Amino acid sequence: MSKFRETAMKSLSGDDHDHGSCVADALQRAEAICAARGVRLTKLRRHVLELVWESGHAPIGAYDLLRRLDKEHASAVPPTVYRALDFLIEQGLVHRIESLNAFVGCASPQEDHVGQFLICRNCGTAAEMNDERIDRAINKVAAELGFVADGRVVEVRGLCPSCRSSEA
Amino acid sequence: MSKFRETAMKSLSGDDHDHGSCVADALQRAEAICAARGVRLTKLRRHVLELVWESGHAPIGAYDLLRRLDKEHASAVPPTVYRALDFLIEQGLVHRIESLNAFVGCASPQEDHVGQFLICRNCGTAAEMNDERIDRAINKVAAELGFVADGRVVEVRGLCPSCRSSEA
DNA sequence: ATCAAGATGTTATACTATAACAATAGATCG
DNA sequence: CGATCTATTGTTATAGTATAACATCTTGAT
Repeated sequence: MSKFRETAMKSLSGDDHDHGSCVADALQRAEAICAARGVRLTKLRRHVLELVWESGHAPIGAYDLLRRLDKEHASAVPPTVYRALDFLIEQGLVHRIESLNAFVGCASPQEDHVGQFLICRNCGTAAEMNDERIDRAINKVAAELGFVADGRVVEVRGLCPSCRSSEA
Repeated sequence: MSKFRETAMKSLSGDDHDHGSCVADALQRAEAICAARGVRLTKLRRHVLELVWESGHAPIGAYDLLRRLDKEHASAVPPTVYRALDFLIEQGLVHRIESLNAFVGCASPQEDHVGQFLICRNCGTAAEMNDERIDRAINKVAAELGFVADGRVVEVRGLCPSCRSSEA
């Protein structure tokens, strides 16, 4: 099974993973990626990234981040968090969920991809699919219509496996 | 060729269609649909729908609608237009484009579907694809992950045929 | 005519995002 | 080292999007 799928399943499968190490891993990967690219993961940016991940796998809004941020960062205001998010998104470390106006840590920041998300309407978890079959289907239809696609937003709402079984 | 595809191509192909009759058709279909369902397409709702369609095939924001609305409707305020939009979306006459916070007339309100859009970043046109292949691909991947999908947001950004040729 | 439900009016406010300019910190080069 | 240039952060103000809550009016059913 691909790495994407593993991660997606992990984040969809409820609380059976060690989220602490999940956050730590994400931060460590981010450090490595930024170092390799020669861009600066400053304390502020790192902090915002950490808060995004600490939200679990549920997307979190900019103003929620702001409220959490200024516990340790008195001068934080909207531009503070939006600028950090802009950087993190540019570097592929965070995705924006358009249908929620919220942000979530990227499960596989090494790989160039657009996000495709399954979003549970019960627990709020957003899992990345990033499946090539979806991408191919979209590209094919777009091409048939003479459309040259660049960006894509794929956000599917529904019930994740664990919420489905606990509801049933 | 399917109706969806025809419409998508039409709206992607620039100004070579009679948009006046396009708007008139949409309003007439809306009247028929609402009558058949026993819901009320009031003057206000009809007016908002008309304004949505008059934007061409480019999504238009709620506050732009508001500005146009209150030329003939002095008491219009945000709830006025949002409530009309809520109704129109419920009836499948209008789609919301999540990545733009904007609204566009539905090309085929008879058929139950979720919107899949191609959005030109040059001319702003949003064309509905509503292709089953994309839907199937999404459902398949979701099902593999144990996810039960209901809502879907598929919004593809890029260059439409006419903008592509005029840029080239 | 009365009543209930739906639609609209009205006021206020919450939430999301960016513009514009000032100050500071880090890197680079002499 | 110190000057200088650029990236980052600070700061203030404001733009843009959306909804809550309650009042009033319209419509259709009985």
